[in-house]
Amino acid sequence: MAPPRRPSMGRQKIEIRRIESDEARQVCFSKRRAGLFKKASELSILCGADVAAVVFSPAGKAFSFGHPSVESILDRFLDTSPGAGGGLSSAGDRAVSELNRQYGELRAQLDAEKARQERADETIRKERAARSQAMAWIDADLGAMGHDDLVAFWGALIGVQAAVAASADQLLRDALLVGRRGRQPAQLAGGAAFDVGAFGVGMQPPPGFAGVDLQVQGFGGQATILGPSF
Amino acid sequence: MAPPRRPSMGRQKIEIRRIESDEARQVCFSKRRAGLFKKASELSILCGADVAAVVFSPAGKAFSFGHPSVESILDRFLDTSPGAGGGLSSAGDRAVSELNRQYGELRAQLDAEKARQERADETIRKERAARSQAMAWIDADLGAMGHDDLVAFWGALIGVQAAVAASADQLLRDALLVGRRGRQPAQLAGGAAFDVGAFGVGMQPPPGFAGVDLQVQGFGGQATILGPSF
DNA sequence: ATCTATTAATAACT
DNA sequence: TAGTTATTAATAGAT
Repeated sequence: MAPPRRPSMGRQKIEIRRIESDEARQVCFSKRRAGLFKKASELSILCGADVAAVVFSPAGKAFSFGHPSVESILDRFLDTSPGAGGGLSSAGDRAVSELNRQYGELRAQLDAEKARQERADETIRKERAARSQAMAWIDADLGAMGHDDLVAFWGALIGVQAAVAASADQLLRDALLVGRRGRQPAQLAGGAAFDVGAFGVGMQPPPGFAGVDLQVQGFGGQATILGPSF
Repeated sequence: MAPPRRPSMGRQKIEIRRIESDEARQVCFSKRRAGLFKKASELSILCGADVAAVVFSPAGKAFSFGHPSVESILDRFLDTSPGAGGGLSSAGDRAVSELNRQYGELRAQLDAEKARQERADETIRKERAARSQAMAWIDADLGAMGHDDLVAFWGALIGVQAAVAASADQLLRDALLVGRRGRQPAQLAGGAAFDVGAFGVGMQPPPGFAGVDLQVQGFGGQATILGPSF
């Protein structure tokens, strides 16, 4: 067996020294600049601090972050009140400050959205995990199962199946094109939107059925029933 | 043996919002200020960028980092000589432009998040609806069903499961965005259409039928079985 | 301030 | 440029 190659080496440890490759340096600059601004933003929000960060790319392009505004922080730090340029500086401050405010607001929204998304994903993950567990039950020794057990098992499978019914919808559209000749194994609750008989029809060779068949010592006949009829 | 209590809960996830506790906020400020300056330093070294960061504690105390020096960066950014308007305006323009760019970027991210959220919600909604449907089926007269019918039906369900495995694969993609590592379910097209092993990874051992048996008596019990486990 | 379990950031690759 | 994954780095909570 060939060693299953990792899809990625993942992050590697790097020394903090100038990156020689122009391209790699540019990529790193973009990523870390964003990371720095994010950190600055978090610091200002978490701790109510006023923070400004100014970055010049090697090419000389300026980037900045500031809360409440870059200029206000810098002016405050430099403790410089330019007697001459007050008006202009003030106007720019207001504009930048407003932009920064909107920026912070948006970022907060995004964080909230991501949190919600994570909850939703978790819900889905749990439900799917449960489904997986139910699927694992298939490994149970069916041959040893009594009638009641089969009934119970069957009920569980219905639940499992139903849980994924939604996603099956699309696939089933295709499967159903094949037409129907399968038997109706049982009468379901009246007008069940989910006609198992229909599902069975046109299915490809019952997947995993061979294995199942082997397990069902006493039910070899089932293979015959299920195989050809599908 | 007493349960070996963890020496620490380790890092916990926190929301990015103002820390209420004065003490905790102060501690966080110190740690993150150091972290911010470290990041700024790394950025300047790795990428040869000129970086300055200025932070005012809530108490008004100033901290700063700069490479090659705070003042040089700030002066360059402000590019302001009291009295000359051109440079200032230009610097401000760049800053505003950059802010606008970041703002747009963030908004795009937010939109993407919302779209994904909607898909997730829809997925959950459908799966839950399907489960309700399953609950209804449980009312079917299973007890009256013959053994052969049960087995046949069961086989049909397995087939359905296999059929939806493929779509599960598709749907799992989203969920896996959050998931650390997980195998993807086998493709239906392949040989083993239904890789129970894959689905069952990490699952607990087959639940056995003890519990099921108890539940099956009236058969309304399926709800109990499926409900909590989901 | 120190110590870990965790989360967050990100280097390498696609 | 944008997305993925495997790791390293940062840090929340407890001492």
